[in-house]
Amino acid sequence: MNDAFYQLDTAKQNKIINAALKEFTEKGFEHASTNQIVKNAGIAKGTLFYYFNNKKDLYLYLVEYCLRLIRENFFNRVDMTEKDLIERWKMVSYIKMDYLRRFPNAINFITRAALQEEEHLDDALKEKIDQLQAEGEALLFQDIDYRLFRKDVDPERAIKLIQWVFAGFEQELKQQLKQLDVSEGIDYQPYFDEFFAYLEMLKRAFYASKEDEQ
Amino acid sequence: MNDAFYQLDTAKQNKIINAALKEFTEKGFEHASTNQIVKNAGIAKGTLFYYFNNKKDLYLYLVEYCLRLIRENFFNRVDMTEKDLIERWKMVSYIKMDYLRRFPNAINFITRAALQEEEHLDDALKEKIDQLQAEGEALLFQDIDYRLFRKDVDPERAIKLIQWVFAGFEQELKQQLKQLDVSEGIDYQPYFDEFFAYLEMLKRAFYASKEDEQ
DNA sequence: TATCCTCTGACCACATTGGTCAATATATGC
DNA sequence: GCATATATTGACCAATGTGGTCAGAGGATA
Repeated sequence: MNDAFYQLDTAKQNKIINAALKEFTEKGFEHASTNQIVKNAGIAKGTLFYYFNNKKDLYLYLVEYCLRLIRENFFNRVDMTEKDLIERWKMVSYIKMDYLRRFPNAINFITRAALQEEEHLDDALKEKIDQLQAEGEALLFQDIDYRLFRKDVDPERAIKLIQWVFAGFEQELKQQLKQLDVSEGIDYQPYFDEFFAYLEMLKRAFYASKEDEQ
Repeated sequence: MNDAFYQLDTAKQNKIINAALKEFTEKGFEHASTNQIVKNAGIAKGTLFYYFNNKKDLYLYLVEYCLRLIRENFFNRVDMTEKDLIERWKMVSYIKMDYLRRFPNAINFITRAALQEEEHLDDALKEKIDQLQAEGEALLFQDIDYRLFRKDVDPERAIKLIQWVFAGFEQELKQQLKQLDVSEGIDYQPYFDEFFAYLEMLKRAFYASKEDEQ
């Protein structure tokens, strides 16, 4: 893209980026409309093509942008010294929800770009997305202490089950937050506190109790 | 729609219906293309508008069609005498997956029609969709014997957690089946057998054991 | 005043839209 | 076999939308 885009104040940059992310996420590359994007961004048609040479360049820029954003504001915040799987995932969930509130479009955009193999992506970019996905896996599973699980439960199954519970909670939280007006200060804490009760149930079911330790 | 459409052999009817469902589900009413539909259905443009007067009539017919289909091939098959929540849900899951294999488009179509409030639906139809949703809820919760739960677990939380596990399993199953080629005879049983192991874990965690009964 | 960079929106050729309709192909009745 | 009725076609329509261009306006700096 043009250098001029970098010179813009961040607010205007973000307005354009978000308008484009939204349009591409909803309609996909092919059916996304540059007319719609400029309308939502509040700029003239020519301006968009002044910043970005064409539709494809804009799309590719957005991919790179989202990759950076997800790393900086999500992945890099996770503390990998936490060895307890449920505690680690609790933290990841927390950070992820905060990230989703601040940048609601980026993850959905990358997800769509990743799964429906858009031919618009050259292989290099595809590989970068795969790389990101691998990093995400690592956040969840690296340096986990599996000895916390009771000896009589299959940890693989337990983990999968726990994963489904987290996914269910996150989806429900997203749903509920969408209903509220986005008027600034939403406090997740009550939702998470409620969720922690579920996690305690899971710990009781799958973790070795203190008395069992030797 | 025209009487002529009813006179068609079922195969041709289905080809048209499925082409239309797919297009509307992917693009929404506004951006769905009748050109695309007739191409996928293998009929001429004029034929579609001979059967259905216009795009909107086609859409409304599809809504009614799906409502009937879901009732007849999904809801009506559930045996409501099963009082054990997990067993009931196991059965619903089973029927649902079979339904999804046979009619992959109908549920997605109705879901999209229901949530993104399409103004193309008159209020009467919207109400019918809500009605269906309520019937779906009843399948899950009516006549359940909550005494099966352990006295020291909050059944409301346990149910929500179980719901998340079912949702996770169903999504994962759908994902895996999409990968396989659709060459006829897919056997769910192994997947479900694996899943039943998870459900046994849940029963052990949340249901009162036989010894506890009085 | 002249030279830059930023930004605009009317404009372009082209594709696609939902929908029509005269012409044809097919089925039915006699 | 002929006539009537029904089913199906696809070229065609005006209208709208597409990605992209470009002459020029606006504002800042020199």
